[in-house]
Amino acid sequence: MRDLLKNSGMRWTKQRQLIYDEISLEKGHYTAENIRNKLCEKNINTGLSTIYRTLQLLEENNIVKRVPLGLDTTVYESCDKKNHGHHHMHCTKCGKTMEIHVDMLGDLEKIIKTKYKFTITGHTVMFTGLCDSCAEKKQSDYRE
Amino acid sequence: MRDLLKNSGMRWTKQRQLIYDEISLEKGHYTAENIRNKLCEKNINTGLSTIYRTLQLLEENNIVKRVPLGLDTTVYESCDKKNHGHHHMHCTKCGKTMEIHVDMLGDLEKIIKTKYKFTITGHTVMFTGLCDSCAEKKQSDYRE
DNA sequence: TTCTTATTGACAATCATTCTCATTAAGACT
DNA sequence: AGTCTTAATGAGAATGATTGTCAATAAGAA
Repeated sequence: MRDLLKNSGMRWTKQRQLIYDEISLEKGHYTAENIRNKLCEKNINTGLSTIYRTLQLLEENNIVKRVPLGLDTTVYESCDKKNHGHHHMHCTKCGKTMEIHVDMLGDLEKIIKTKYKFTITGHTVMFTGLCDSCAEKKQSDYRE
Repeated sequence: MRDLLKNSGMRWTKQRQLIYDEISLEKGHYTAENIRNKLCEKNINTGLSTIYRTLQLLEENNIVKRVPLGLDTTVYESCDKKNHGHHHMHCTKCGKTMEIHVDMLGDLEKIIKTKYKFTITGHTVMFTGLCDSCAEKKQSDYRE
């Protein structure tokens, strides 16, 4: 990555390193704000613009993936090799985002290509609903 | 619908009728702006707030479905009976949205329920890329 | 160390959507 | 049809996520 930037006349800065670390070291789904806060906790004040710009840069280089969670949230996750071809569940109560490690889109993609002649460059598969623990809570909250 | 509203002390207004018509009569994918413009062409000035409010109302009553198209667009489509369980392709060049009438999510949903104990209330399946004609154009534009 | 210029960060700008609130008009009752 | 209550409307302000601007900063080549 560092070299890739250099070759395009770009610079590998402290901020880029930090944002990269934040996403890669501990895997998860982060919003731009999330990352800002995590850096803030380490007493590193970083402008939101920088975070968005860096995330864009990392996305263009397939280091991170932007994941729009349906209606209003957008998170970013690292493009780990082992982390490939999964989908997402988003709990509308606690806001947690979980991964579905079952890939059943191969066949669907083939159909899209042949039947509709559509050139796929990206996809979003997202289930909204209630996670295990929220579903339980909801049950007991029922008549409150 | 009209009766449903009445029973909850709500009113079936000219605007609600018009917006409902706009979405139901000619099936397609409309943004809030789209609908406003269509009404404007018919010399009916309608506030955007009203459109958003009405779309929300219609969504709550399963008359229309809100479809977030990944990164930045949101469209609405009618919940026709025959129009059930399809997914979307969104061309990033011309902005057209098309439907995929192949449902292969049944199995995936079963797995989600049993393996992850997640209660599904909604889903978004969306492919971005290039539609047939844009892919052709792109080819010829290649060295311009 | 110096120097060029890519990058940063504070803040303004944008854009879709939601909120506010004075005005309008459903529709129930006469 | 006319009155009356109050839900709904529309203009414009407010919000919140993201992007743009630009003077100040700091990579990294020489």
